[in-house]
Amino acid sequence: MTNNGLAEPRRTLTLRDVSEASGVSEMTVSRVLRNRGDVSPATREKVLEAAKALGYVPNKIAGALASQRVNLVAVIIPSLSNLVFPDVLSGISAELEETGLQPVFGVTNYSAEKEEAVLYEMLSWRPTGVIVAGLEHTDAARAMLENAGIPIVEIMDVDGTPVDSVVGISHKRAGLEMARAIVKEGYRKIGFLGTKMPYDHRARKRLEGFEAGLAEAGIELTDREFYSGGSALQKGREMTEAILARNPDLDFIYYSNDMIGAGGLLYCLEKGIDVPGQIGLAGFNGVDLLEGLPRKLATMDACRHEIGRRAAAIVAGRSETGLVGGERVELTPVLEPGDTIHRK
Amino acid sequence: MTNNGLAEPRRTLTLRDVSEASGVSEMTVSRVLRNRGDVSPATREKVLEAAKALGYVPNKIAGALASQRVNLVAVIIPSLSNLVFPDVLSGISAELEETGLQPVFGVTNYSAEKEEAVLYEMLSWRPTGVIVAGLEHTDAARAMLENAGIPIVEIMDVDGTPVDSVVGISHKRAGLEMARAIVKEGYRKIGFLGTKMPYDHRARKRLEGFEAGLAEAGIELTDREFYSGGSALQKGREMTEAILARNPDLDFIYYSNDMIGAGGLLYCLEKGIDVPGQIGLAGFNGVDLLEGLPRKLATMDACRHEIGRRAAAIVAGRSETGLVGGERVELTPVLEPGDTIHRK
DNA sequence: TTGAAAGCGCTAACAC
DNA sequence: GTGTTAGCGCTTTCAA
Repeated sequence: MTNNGLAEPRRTLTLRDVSEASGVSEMTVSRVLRNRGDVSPATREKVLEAAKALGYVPNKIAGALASQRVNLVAVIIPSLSNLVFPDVLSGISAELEETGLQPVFGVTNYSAEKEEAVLYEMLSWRPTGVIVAGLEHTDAARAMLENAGIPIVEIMDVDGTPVDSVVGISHKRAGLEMARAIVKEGYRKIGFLGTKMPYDHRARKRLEGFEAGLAEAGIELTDREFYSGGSALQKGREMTEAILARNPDLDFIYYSNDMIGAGGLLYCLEKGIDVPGQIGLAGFNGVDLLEGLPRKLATMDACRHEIGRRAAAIVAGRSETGLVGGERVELTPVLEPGDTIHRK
Repeated sequence: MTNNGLAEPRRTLTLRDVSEASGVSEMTVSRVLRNRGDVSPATREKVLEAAKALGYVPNKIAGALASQRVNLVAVIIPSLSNLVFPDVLSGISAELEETGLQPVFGVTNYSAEKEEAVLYEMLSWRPTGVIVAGLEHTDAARAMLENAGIPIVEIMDVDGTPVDSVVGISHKRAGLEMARAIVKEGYRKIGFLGTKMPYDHRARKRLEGFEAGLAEAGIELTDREFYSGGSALQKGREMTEAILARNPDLDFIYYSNDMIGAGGLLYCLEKGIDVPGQIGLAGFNGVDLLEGLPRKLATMDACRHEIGRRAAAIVAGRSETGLVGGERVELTPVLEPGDTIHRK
């Protein structure tokens, strides 16, 4: 840290310093710095000059306490390494861009207890609103959300009972429709490879919907396997090898995300397995990171950016619906069949 | 938002409410809630019970103003979609876990102006410290950092003059060593494919170091191309095809990141090009997301998690070096040759 | 258009 | 071990 060459001990500047430097009252300085109320151009000029010369940075802590307004939106997500969330966050940032609101991110690592702790921490900063992934919370977390007195938007998932507003897709339905599409193509011996369940409610719901969809055609899932940790691409490879070893006659694998699906696809291509003739494959998310694979994996877009955008709009009070609270926005993911699902 | 079935207008609770509910002074309530000072177990119990029953959430804004202490660490990075940064953030989170400090993230989209704005916004919350990616800032941003009076840690890169502390690797050296390794393997007609430069200083520095390394052996870069936007895997494919079309005798391609490198690798394998016999490939970052490719791409680990961890340690005052400020931590990335660089 | 007074909800410092 | 007092640096409100 440099000390600017000065010997005086450093103190952070206050409005008072700007006031003294410019010969204008603190109140007027405050008005200028916030663009509030009428201030004569001359005064305005003087103040801005002084503030800039001093390098004054306002203290939002004091400002927030006095005004009872905080321009922060708490955003709580399970993970950053899951490719899904950066997209959601970018949707949120984009929508908030011009509103003066600022997103603040917290990560729970898929733990309900951690979520509760993060939520408590964030609420103690009295944000303008909360955007939180998922509908499953501890009782205490739910109570905090209900009592916060600010807009709460639960995102990603609509299968459940929201605290206030909700923006997402039905993962049950996503699984269901994938099952129907697969059955229609004639696949019958079907396996599922996914993430370890208890922590990933949305993947669980997709699987439930998927099994329900198969059941409609009188089909039962032939085999399934779950993983946690490790490189997703690698896991996709390994699990695909394992499930095919156990079930040589499998004709379809549904993956709980695109990354493990991509691993499976690469494995099959290497082994010379005919995709989608001998075996069909599908993932979930519509991760565009994966465009550029030798073959395009069938998937279903999770509407990540749009979910973030709509959720932020609700918090910002710019929601398209015009409702005040308790909104329900269900987006519809579309099947992207790619090259791994249609039999010729 | 539910209203709990009560008709009274909702007001957020204060210490005073807990004080009245428990029959204990505000000050003692405050002590209990912060685990500060001696409080008798009986009083303690009463207070915690009342706080819990009411659903009291402390107001950190008021607390921070009164105590002049804020448990926030500002973390400023260029992007979330670049796979590099989630790893850095997880290193920061991990190190901060037990310190009571909380990271708050801001994103600049590789724009120096946006960085300046984000920095101003964050400094106005008077964080305990700042961790910011890169050494290149606007003059105003640099001035703010110098005058903030808190620990500043610039990360990722050590090639330049830091404001205060710095934790990173030398991208110049990374490029240089990659060049030496390649030359040693006998490659001579070498191309570079990378991100559009002006926004990505670290990629630029790697290229500079790389060219310097080639120059040591009297070699000049045969061709180069830059991209921006789009799916990295796809871009890697397309650019590889293009550069090989222009230079059929190219025997090595150095990519500015692993994702486009992976795209190039997939392209070459599909075309039946002998890698690394006919052509060698290398990327940068050591992204473990890519483990599971048909062949392991040569790369150099960017020490992302460790950079985050060390930077956070400095802000938290737990740095291993014991210095107070102005630390310089240069980590050494190691070449991971993988399968795409050694000629038999 | 500008200024003065009061207070946001909490904690430091000191008294008891 | 517990309470009292005086602010933290701003903005609200109201007066000039």
